[in-house]
Amino acid sequence: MSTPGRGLHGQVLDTLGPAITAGEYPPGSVLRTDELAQQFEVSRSVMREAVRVLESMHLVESRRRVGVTVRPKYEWNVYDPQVIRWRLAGADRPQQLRSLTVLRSAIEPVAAGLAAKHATAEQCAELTECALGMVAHSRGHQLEGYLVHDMAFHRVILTASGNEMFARLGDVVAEVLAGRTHHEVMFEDPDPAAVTLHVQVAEAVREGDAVRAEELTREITVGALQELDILAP
Amino acid sequence: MSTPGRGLHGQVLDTLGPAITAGEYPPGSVLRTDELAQQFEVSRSVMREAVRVLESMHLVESRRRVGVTVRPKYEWNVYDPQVIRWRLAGADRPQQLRSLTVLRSAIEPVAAGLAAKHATAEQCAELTECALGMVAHSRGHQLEGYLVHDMAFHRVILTASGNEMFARLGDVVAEVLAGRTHHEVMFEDPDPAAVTLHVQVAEAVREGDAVRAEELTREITVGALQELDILAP
DNA sequence: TGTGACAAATAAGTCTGACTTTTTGTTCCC
DNA sequence: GGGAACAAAAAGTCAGACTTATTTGTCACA
Repeated sequence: MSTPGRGLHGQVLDTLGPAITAGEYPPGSVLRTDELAQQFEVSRSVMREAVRVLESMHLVESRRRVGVTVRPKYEWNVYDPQVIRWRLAGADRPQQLRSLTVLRSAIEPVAAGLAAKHATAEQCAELTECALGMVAHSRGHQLEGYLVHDMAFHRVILTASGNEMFARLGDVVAEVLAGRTHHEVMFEDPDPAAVTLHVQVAEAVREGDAVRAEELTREITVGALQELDILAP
Repeated sequence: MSTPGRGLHGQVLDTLGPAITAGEYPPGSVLRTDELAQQFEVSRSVMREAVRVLESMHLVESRRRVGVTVRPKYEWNVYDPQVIRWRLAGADRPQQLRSLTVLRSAIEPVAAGLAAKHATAEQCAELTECALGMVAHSRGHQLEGYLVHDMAFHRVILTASGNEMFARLGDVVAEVLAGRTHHEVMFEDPDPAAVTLHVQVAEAVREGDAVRAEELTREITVGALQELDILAP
């Protein structure tokens, strides 16, 4: 997905971005544009463009007479989808997956409540279709098919909420769901209770029952938290 | 705040960014790098760097033989602090303020609950100090002083949650609070009930009462929603 | 000895011009 | 009418020279 190698500067970023987000250059490290250009065997103009992009993500700061210094993690634009992808691909993956799951647990129930009020007839139909697809692929190790419908389901919820900020988290949630299926090796079929909950959420949204949609979605996200052992006893 | 005019390309962005996010160039519009460079009276290299930044925000897409085309709003990186600032400064301000307030209402209660579990003694002290500052400035038209402590309060909550994604919303929430005080002309002193709620949240966090902290914060955010008439009867 | 001004070094920033590459649209021929 | 060759357009790349801000170090003076 996304856009692989859109120009030389993009190829540089594909290497430099993951390296920085993985912590290979500790905060405060100083890079020189000229040296980087030599290392990557590109012209300075290309390297400058790459640095500009990293700068706009608040991964680095460029100052005259000093160089390009790496910023501490807490200043990064951690909502940038590109940064999220880089971190999910590197050593940060577990922590990233946990913080994103917590984020999900805060957002999705509210989004579902709003979706119950604002979803169009078409969106309701889509939702039902996704839920049925999940049911159909819930047994017999059809994990990939299940995942596709699961991602689509949550994307529709977020979009149907009518809130642009929620809607833009669709990719992030999809990434988290995919990560769970692919990385946390899943041999078993999905939890039947979770499948049922999705069907019920679709129902609640269709009926415009915001409170129930929110509550049911909260149960789904609590399940996601439990899977990662994020929970206070 | 932020970094005003960090180089020529930054000055270009200060004009071009707001123009695009304000919708002055409708989605699908095609810009030519050379023309832009002439308009802004900068070299092509500088304009190219500016375009790269806009591209990394998914505001535009650059393609050979075509030019730089403006993307539809739903593809923008709306969590980029820079994009948020641009939109808050333009015609989009009301809608942006509304969607951000809804986002707040989803995030902050959960963050407060986590803060009750994870806040350090120092953070608890900061929180109490902020709450007391709010009380002290709650009467007699000391709106600026009140705002400072209000912003600090919510920033501490988000940071103390221990979740990096929540923490990074501190700037956004501060922006929303400032927007409410400055733009939605406030002549009156803040609602005493809201002030009390902040004090109680500080208490709950100090006592480690996650459920109460979450519930009280929810009341605060519901109040924020009501102010903007975001509510279903 | 400390301090302030001045000078040198350094790395980013800027500009220009030439060249390459990709994509698109047109035209011409079968 | 369809497909292949061709031409044009705009971004992409590179190299080199020059500018400017910032830091650091030095030296003289109080």
